Amino acid sequence: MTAQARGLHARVLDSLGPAITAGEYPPGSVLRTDELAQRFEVSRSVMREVVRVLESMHLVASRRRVGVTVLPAAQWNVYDPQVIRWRLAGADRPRQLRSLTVLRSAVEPVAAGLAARHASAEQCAALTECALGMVATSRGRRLEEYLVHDIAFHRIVLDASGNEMFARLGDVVAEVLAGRTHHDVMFEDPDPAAVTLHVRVAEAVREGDGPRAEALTREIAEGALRELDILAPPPTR
Amino acid sequence: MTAQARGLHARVLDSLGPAITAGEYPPGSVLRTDELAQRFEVSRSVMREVVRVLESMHLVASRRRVGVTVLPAAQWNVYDPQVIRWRLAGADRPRQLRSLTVLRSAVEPVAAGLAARHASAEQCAALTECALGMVATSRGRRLEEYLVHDIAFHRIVLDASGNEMFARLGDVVAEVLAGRTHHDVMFEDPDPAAVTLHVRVAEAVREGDGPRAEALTREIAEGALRELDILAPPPTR
DNA sequence: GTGATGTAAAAGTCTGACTTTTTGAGCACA
DNA sequence: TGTGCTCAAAAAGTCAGACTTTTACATCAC
Repeated sequence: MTAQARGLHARVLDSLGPAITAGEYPPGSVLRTDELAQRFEVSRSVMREVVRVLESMHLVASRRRVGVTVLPAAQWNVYDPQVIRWRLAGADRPRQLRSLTVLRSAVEPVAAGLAARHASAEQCAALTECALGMVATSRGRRLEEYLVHDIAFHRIVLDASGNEMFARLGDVVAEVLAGRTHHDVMFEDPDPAAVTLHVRVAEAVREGDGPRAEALTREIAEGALRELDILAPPPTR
Repeated sequence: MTAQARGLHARVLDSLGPAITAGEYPPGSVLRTDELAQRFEVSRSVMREVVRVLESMHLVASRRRVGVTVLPAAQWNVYDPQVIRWRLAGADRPRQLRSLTVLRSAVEPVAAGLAARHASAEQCAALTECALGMVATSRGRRLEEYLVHDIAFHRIVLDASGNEMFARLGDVVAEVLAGRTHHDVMFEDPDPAAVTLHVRVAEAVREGDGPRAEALTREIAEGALRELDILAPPPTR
């Protein structure tokens, strides 16, 4: 799935980045560019470019005479898709998945409400098609096919909201949904109630009923949160 | 406000980045690293690092034998604080401000609801203090002082939500609020209704009443959106 | 103890040579 | 005419080494 030969830069980045987000280098750790270059067997130029990118993600800070300091997680650009991917691949995947699901629960209802007002005819049609696709694949262990429709559905809603900040969360939602299907226990067919809700959201959007689309999407989100509470430890407190 | 002597890399980045987000190089434009290096009078190494960072923001894509291609805005990492700053400083500031305000209207109510459940005693106290500070400075053209309290208030709510994705939006909210006070017409004292709502949100959080905190924050957000509708052209359609 | 001074460590910058990938032109062949 | 192959050039990618600049820290004088 993930390409292998995208150049040295990308390979080193994909090795060092996850190591940092996984906490292998605790905040405050100091690295040296030269040492890293040796460790990864690349030239200083390549390593400098990698450090610059990590710096732009606020994963590290580079200071003269000190070195490259790992920053505390509170400063990381947690909205950077690459950072999200690295963290989802790492150990605190469950916590990450929960954070993102909570974010979804805030954003998607509002996005659906806006979509009801802004969606084009094509988008409405596509949405309905996705919902029907979900219904069709919701039984009989066709999880992969269901997932495709589910992702497409939520992407369309976010796009149709007309808000670019919402639209850009499409990838995040895709990651969360895929994560749920692939990694977490998902032996059962999808919850029939959720499927129905998706159909009704598509309806509401088609009819331009913003408040209803919003309320229904809120129900979907709450369902996802409940599901997460069952599978993963809630806030662990 | 903005530092000047942070090294060549940062200076070139702060010159090229805004130029791209401002649309000076339309999507599909092809730049060459060497040419850019000449134009900005820096070495290729520096320019390469700049390009790598722009690439990590998905503002450009670099391909062999082709050059550095400017990507369409739909692919930009619009959650990157630096990109947000560049865009807010540019021409489509109004649109940007609207997108971010809509995002706030989705996120902050949910964050407030969570804060009511998770806020520590210290956070509750700080929140109340901010609200009182807002009351105290809400009359008599003390906009700057008011702004400080307003920003602190929203930051605390987002932090207290216990969700890192929400917490990281503190800077965005600060930018939006500051933008409203500084750039947009804001001759009047703050809306008294908004001030009262902040006080009541602080109360609700202190009392652990999530639903009320959420509802009240939703009112604040709706007020902000209304205000924006008056000052700036709505969705221009 | 306080403050000036010097030193060395690390990032920052520049240069030039070389490698690798990729595009598109030119050409052969059907 | 069109299809596919070869090849050369263009641009990014990589490397190595020298030099500059900043700055933390130790040392020394007072």
